[in-house]
Amino acid sequence: MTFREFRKLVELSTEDICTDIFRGNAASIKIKKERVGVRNLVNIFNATLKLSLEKGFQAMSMRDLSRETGLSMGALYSYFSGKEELLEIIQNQGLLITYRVMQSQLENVKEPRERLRAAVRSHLYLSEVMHPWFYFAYMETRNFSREKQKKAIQGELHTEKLFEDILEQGRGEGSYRATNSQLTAALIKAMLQDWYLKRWKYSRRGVGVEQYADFVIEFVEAGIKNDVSGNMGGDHGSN
Amino acid sequence: MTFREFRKLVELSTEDICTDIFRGNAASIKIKKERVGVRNLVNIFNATLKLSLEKGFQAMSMRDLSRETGLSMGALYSYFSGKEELLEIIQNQGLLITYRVMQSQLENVKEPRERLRAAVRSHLYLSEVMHPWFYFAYMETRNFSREKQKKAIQGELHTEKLFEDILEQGRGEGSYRATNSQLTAALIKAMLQDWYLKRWKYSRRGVGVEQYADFVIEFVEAGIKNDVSGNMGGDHGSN
DNA sequence: GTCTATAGTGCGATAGAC
DNA sequence: GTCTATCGCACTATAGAC
Repeated sequence: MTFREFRKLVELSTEDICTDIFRGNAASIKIKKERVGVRNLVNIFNATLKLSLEKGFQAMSMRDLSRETGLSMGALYSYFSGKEELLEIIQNQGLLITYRVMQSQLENVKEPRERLRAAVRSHLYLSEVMHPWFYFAYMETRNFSREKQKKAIQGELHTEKLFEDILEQGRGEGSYRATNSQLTAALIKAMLQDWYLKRWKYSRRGVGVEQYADFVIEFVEAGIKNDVSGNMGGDHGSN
Repeated sequence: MTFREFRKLVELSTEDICTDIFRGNAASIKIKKERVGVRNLVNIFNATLKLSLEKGFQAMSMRDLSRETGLSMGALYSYFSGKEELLEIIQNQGLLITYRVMQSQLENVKEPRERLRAAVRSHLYLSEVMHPWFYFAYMETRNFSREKQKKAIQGELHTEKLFEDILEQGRGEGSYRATNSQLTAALIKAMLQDWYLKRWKYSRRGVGVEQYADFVIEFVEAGIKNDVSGNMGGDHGSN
């Protein structure tokens, strides 16, 4: 799948996401009209992610946010009860979308090697579409409360387990050689994370997300493929 | 080389580091007696790194630091001119030590495959010995001033270039297959960074730094080794 | 629904006593 | 060399006008 196809398929504009958030948090949001509410939420989240990307969520003051959105302090406080809640909404939404997208992208891909490729590609594409959310989730976790940290860690381990299971399955079928699947999954995850943590580097070098995905897949497969036992009729290494 | 040997060889106790810092910053430090100065610097840097690890440098207040060190606000300000300078000292010392150690560990290892193994191992061991410094440098870069960010980026690219050169050399000698060395170097760096960014994960799983190093080396070598052209008498894959 | 004004808190930094 | 006391500022959050 190309990045363009993915982008079109998942439909994750900030507006879509904020409509979700508006409906999901109707209890705590004081504004009732969806039109107005969603418009301002888009504004607020864009500004929050932009400022957090630049200087960190901690360092971003409500005054900064007020200036960036064009909304007054008072107006902001009618959309969330304080910085803490704003943080929570962003984390929850990011985790939710990641679960949803990864599951929908993988539910019809069972063959281990294809599944590994699809998982790598989907995760990279998703982190590209939602770059600010992913970067935010990674860099701000340390500032979360104990319980929110736990949630973030569970999210991380969930994704890692997904890769570990694929590797185990592939080993069972003889596609991959015997190795430590958990450690391999951790290394794969590190490579996926590097894409959204160091985007400045890849951007500067003119490396796009598809090229990066192709390269990671090739590198990982070369590292774990089983070239001792025979490969019965497989189109090894093609894509 | 084992981690124990490395640790003994490099001699990087906080006291050694702080003696370096005390002498290097004699101009701005108001305290003149080395005994007192170094003792308090050890205290200050341990506390700063501890608090930064827990909640981030930004979020750490001078009052937190005063409480943790047992020194008064006034006393702290006679060791550095403000938070900004404290930040700068930590960054500079980290970069300096990394350059020194990597160079001394690699200067006598010329054969590409051995050199790659030594580079991976040294970097992981160093990040283990100086974990708080590495974690700090990574997580706080975004809060640096423009010029300090530039310095941090140069440090990152310098290390990456070191790996890229080894890979190119190994390819020239026919040990490694033709591939994109710059991208491969970036992936290796991502794996090295994961060790100090996610230590909680590896620690929880009982994975030590030597095991991680062995695994990364094995994984990388499997991913790039040349198994098409012949390997003239090499003891391929041994260590 | 959005604004302005302000209360109350905690910050970085310094002056001057000891 | 270290302490206590304090200044001026920026912050989060809220109250009440429009």
